[in-house]
Amino acid sequence: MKLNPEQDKAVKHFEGPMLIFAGAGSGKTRVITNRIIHLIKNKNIEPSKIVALSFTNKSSKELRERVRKMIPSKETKGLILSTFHSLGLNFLKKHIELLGYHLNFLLQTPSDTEGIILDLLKSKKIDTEEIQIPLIQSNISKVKNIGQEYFDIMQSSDNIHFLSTVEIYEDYNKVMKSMNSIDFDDLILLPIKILRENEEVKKSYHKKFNFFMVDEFQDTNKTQYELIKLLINKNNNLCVVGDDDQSIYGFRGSDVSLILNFEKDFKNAETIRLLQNYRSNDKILNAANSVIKNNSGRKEKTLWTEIISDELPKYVERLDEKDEAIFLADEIEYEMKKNHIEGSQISVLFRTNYQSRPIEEELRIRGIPYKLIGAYNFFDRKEVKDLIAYIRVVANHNDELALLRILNYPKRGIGQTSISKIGEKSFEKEIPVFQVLENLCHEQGYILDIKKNTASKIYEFLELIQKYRTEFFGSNKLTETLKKFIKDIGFEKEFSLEESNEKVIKARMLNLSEFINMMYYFESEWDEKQKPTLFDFLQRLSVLTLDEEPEKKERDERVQLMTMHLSKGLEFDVVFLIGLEEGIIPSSRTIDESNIVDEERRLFYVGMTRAKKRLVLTRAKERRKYGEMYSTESSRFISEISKEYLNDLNIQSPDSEFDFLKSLESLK
DNA sequence: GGGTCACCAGTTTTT
DNA sequence: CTGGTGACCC
Repeated sequence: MKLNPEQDKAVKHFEGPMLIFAGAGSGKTRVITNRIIHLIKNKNIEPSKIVALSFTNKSSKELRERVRKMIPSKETKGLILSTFHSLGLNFLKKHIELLGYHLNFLLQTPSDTEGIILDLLKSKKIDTEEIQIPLIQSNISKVKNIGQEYFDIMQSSDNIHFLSTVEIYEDYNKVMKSMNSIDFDDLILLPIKILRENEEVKKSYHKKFNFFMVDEFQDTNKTQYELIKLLINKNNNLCVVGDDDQSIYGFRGSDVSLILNFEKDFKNAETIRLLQNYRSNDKILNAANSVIKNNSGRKEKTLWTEIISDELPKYVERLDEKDEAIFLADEIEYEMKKNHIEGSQISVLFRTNYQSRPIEEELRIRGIPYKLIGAYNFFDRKEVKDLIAYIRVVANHNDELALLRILNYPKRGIGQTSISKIGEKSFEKEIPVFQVLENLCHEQGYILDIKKNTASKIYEFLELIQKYRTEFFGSNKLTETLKKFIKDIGFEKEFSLEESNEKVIKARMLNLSEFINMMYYFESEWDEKQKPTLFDFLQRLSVLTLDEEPEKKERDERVQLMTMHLSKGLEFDVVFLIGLEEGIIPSSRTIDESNIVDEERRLFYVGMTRAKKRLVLTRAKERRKYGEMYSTESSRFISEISKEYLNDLNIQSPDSEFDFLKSLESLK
């Protein structure tokens, strides 16, 4: 397909700043990929001088695939296509020592840092009863992403979460550093610090990179923007692409004003607007337009399309979430069998992750293959967390969170009393816990009145860790070592002690072997001569999700299940938006603040505009919550869709009945 | 030291 | 309905 004049202009734009306002489905990704290829092929720019950034793993992967399809990979060697966070990670792998961290730093996920925060709160004598750790974490994250400004707001508030955050903020960073650990926000923040403080490093990057592109710019936050501004050289070759109507990460500090003010920041910026939609048919697009126009403070624009259809998006209400799932599965089967739509071209989008469960169940019953795209569910499995904790301790004796997690798992007779004694000793003498354990075993006169039996168990534990430390770092085969490690730890034995159901034991073991596969894939990506270490693996683990599967199937029969957030940037022939109820979308937490409801509306808009040919909206009239049934109300966004663009199958009118009969006819 | 059981609080969205 | 926590007993 040929580029339209505006797209062409964007692709050919060479040097200097550029802002591309790109509506949903306006060929944004095409422009970016074409521009990259144009730079390489026509302008003879070294691929390694080009950096294209996006916000989620999902969209950067998408970009990578699109580029791969258009140009042989040897011609893009060195091209950087990544998320902000993995760019930060790679940067820190080279320079973090400048800040006094060791090069083998560890990246801690929020669930890892919970324990640290809890300890700090306790040590400050803060009553942890009414404190929600995730709120503290999100406050810390906001300080890191927004800066002093936010710190001041918290300081002058009487909100208990704010005050506690202020109280522990400094110590939190200290503790993290003493563990040689960083969190997600540090992936952006620390590189900024290094670039600001080290002119030499900054210069080297100005030489190294010359062209930057930022996809989904509306989701960028201040810190990320700051990082970009430090990285670009005086040529200001920065091209940003975004759409204010698709800004859906406000809760993470993303800042729409960045895109709205870009032209002020870069006075000579060229601005291009892409308003023709190439994805959806007119009915879907008009329905979406009629919703988004209810938002205040947006840049007025109306997308248009040349694709005409006579089929309206339809809206279906079902009894409960189970019934909704049944309807969905019926429709999906119909699409696949009768319309011959490939599974991967069908997607089910929901507001919150827990909504996927009934759908998964129903699809599994019918044997419809699906792929659940979501970040954490796999890593949240207890056995996977435990295994990772083992790996962490092997990699780093001083990862105390991990150490405490596994010290008595599988149960080896090191009980709470002993653990407390060890903890006290460590605190009192200011020696790491691991050291205390070692002393306990090797040195005489260092007995904390711990029973001989316990001490010998501790010794066995240390032996195990030591053995695998040698194995992992001594050999070149991470995966092989991991398999042995799992056996030696004795997971299977422990599982059968905990659980009599054979199937559950199998399932847990299967999760572990899934983890083994993951490590195998990871390992096989590396060159023969430069094998990855355990540290490389751990660092990657925290940034990546499980959907890194190297084998690319030619055809993917799996229906795609994901949150509306993750669907951004993607497109499907058929899209189902489910659970369209007040309290879900817009989420009950946001319902009274209009600016946040606007964000929910954008989210809904993003969901709608994923559809190419068919859009189906559903809702359950009753829904189970905490095990009890509640009746629901239809989402306000449904009623915002202008009537002429919605086939509401729940209104009993002669017309819709006729449609219904007609559709029965066509089935026969 | 470890197992059992009653009680309770919790589901936004991502790196 | 879940998963996590803490009291209580062997």
